[in-house]
Amino acid sequence: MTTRWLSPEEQRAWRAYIASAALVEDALDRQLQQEAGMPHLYYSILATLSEAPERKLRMTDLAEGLKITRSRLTYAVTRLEKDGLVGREDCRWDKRGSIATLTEEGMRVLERAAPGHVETVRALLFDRLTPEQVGQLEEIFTAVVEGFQGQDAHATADDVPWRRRSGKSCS
Amino acid sequence: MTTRWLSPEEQRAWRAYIASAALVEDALDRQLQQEAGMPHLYYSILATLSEAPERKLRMTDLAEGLKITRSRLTYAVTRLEKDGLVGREDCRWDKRGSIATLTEEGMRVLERAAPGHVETVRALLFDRLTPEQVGQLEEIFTAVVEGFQGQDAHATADDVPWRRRSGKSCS
DNA sequence: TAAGTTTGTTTCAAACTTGAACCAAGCGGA
DNA sequence: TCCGCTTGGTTCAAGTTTGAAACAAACTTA
Repeated sequence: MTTRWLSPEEQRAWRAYIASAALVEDALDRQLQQEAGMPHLYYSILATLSEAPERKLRMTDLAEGLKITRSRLTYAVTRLEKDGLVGREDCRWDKRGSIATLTEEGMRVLERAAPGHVETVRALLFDRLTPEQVGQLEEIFTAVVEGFQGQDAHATADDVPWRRRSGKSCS
Repeated sequence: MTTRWLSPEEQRAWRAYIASAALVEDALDRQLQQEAGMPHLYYSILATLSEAPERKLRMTDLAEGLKITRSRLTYAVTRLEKDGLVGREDCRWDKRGSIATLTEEGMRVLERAAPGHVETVRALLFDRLTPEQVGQLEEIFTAVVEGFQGQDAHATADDVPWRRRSGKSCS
């Protein structure tokens, strides 16, 4: 079948999106590297743990929540463990399992970094959008994420209780 | 001043966006690695060159267009050069300058990879959006990109003629 | 219950990215 | 013209990511 090339509108949207994605991730990485000595992903690991029950999460759940590979997570957690920000425990029910936990120190680092991070997110994104656009953003990317849930039988958002909380949060 | 935390709506939008960004980039990288033996960025380098006048571009312009650092570009171009997909020329007007050019082979590789890439972009994104949402996407991220143009005095979209073309294109 | 399969995690080497340092080459003014 | 500053590009080491392979524990089923 002949290729369905992108229409001019689609192309403009795609390019704006790709450019933004690069710029935003870069800016976030730089800001967090400055203020917390870690890239965005590592901060997200801390933030995700901080919202989990008992601030603990199994490696696989953490990786799925963050949409990253297990091997990438292993590396990151190893580094964070060296820094004393997370710890590892064995899972009692499943001896294969490994559980990452946020340490007190990790929590402190997270809380110290959070305001600057949120400020940056606002400056880069939300300050430039109308309230309607915030809604549109959510709808668009929720649809995109859902698209992946058919493909591989990963957990759906509803299976992941710690991603449903509301109120103040570090990201 | 006290931190302006994200509202629940903003948080949902932000998380959906971050999750999507990770999923989409990953899927794109995997698809292109499979079909063209290179990650998405490298493909984008070829695509950008293919649209430039004479399929040539100065390193700095290329880096700015793709929103990446010069050093990252240097590394990527070196690899692509080894593969015979791009070449380097000296700039005649400015002896410091280096110009990347797309080789015939590079053009062939690009053309061979483009249909699959576009198909993937559709499958991941556009097939899941309404036409209105495509417009919203463009507006949102155009605003975000513009946000960066104040900060550092980079080229604006209008200064970059090869990003204004329309019609069929490889990304 | 042994064999074979799946699942959870780590490991390893190769590839890629980062940021600072470096080297020219242009540029502006005393 | 000489000096100091900026710009274009590369280099280097340290850090990160990737994907495949390795392991071990759980599950399945004959």
